Amino acid sequence: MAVVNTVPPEVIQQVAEYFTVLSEPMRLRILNLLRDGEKCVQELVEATQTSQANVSKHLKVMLQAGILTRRTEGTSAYYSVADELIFELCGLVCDRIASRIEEQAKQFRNFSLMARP
Amino acid sequence: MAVVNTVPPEVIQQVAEYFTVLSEPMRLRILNLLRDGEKCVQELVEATQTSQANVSKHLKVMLQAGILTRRTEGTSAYYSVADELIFELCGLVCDRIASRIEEQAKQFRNFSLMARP
DNA sequence: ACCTTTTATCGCCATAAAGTCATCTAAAGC
DNA sequence: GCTTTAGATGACTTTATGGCGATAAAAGGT
Repeated sequence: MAVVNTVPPEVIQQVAEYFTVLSEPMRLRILNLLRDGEKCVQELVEATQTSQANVSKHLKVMLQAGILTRRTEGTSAYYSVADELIFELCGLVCDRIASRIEEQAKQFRNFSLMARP
Repeated sequence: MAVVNTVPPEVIQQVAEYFTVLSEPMRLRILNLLRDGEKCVQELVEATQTSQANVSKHLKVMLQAGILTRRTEGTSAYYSVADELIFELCGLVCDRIASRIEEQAKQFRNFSLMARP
């Protein structure tokens, strides 16, 4: 299909919202914790050292974004990752950041202007 | 290399900041315009229908994030994409959103509860 | 029935950021 | 040198959101 240059506003908006979910450190921390399987709210609270209200809020954001799924068992709510794409995205970004830093290091190494011949 | 579960805060922070750049509709629009080569500020202002100050601000954000490069020619400033990864990321997200919507459509089609036998 | 545990939600505050307007800087042309 | 044009920047307003505390709601155990 042809990718036109005038992208509809709703498409732009939805893509932006998807990235917004991944733009908060606390949410990334939670997602990282959920990488090895589902966890309940309390476990996430203990692991993240933030308030329970805060964890619940972030979980709601990700749930509504379709990134997480929710399962209740008794009084507990277990969350797990529904959209594995986020790990791929994070991996790509991490690699890119790493490459940049390595490139930066090279810049300093190659800066031999003041070095003895 | 082993990917540990306790990710350093600075890493989390940097990844979050990268996604933050992509979480604004206006920036995505500008990036989309820059897909087919460099453009000067004035061209972007005309294409986006926003103020020149606003365009300059967003360009600065992306420049400092290492996503754009800047080249001046006379009184004009030409910007172009330095980090092609963003297109890959946007493509992946768009595909995912499209799949979800298709899946949603299927849900409605399969909901024949009220249909005649 | 009551109390505890777990989660969700509300009200509030502080902060961050997008957008606008006005101003400032720098290069080009006269 | 002055004006014009292009772009950057600072002050300001408005909005969105992260975080906290308190509270509500739901399920289990006593």
